Amino acid sequence: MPVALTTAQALTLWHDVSLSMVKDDEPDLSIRQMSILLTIYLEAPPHTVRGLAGKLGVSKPVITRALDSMGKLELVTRRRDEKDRRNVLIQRTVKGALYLERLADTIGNISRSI
Amino acid sequence: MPVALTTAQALTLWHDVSLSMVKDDEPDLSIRQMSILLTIYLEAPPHTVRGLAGKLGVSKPVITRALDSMGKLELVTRRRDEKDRRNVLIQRTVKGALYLERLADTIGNISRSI
DNA sequence: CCAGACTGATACGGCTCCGAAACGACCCCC
DNA sequence: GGGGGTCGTTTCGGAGCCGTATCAGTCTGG
Repeated sequence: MPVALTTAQALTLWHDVSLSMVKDDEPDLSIRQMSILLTIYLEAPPHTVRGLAGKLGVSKPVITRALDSMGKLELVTRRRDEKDRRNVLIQRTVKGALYLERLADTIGNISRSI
Repeated sequence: MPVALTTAQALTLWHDVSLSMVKDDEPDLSIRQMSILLTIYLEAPPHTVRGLAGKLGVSKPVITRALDSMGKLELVTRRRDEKDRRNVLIQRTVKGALYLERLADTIGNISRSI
């Protein structure tokens, strides 16, 4: 189902959503953190550090550090892969799901008002 | 003209656009910087430091610093207000307009493919 | 003409993030 | 069972941003 945003609509949407993210008192996630979080919740598991690094085109430490900070916020969790203990599996959390649900609501509401 | 994104569409759109921003080799703007830039280009001038700080709900130094960094990238310019020399007027640049034009294209293309 | 209000900029200490390199833990297979 | 490769993590110096407090320049009203 195509959405077909015009140039002005696209920028207005991005502006209003960014503004609402800045103005609420949640800790701002960086664009990289947001990309990681959305990838974890939208794409099929399993998710590994290396896989995410490849998908985003960034280095592994970037992923490790982003998981550290988002783990402190309880947006994601890490667990060792028992099949191959070198791997770390990144998992979703209730808080993370709620966070993205609210984000989707924000985007949806703003898109309807444009 | 309502856009009416579903939850999954909203998150997919945000995911794909964020991902494309991470993957291109431009320096990532923070969410605050992006909000400032979009405000300058979407809302009617004049734009002052104090006005932007109020609009975003942040302190004045945040605006000054964001204008410093985006000024280095030539996305915005500053000029003294000759009517009231206490004020600084923030102005658009060609590079800034092109940057946002490409962003709008990205959002538009992705929205059409969802 | 000058005290006080108001502007944007700056100093400071602290926190986060970055990229590159090195690290320990682990698996596989000869 | 041991060497080579693959994990994710850590370390290091450097850079950017934060909030608070303070600054110098400018305006305005008595």
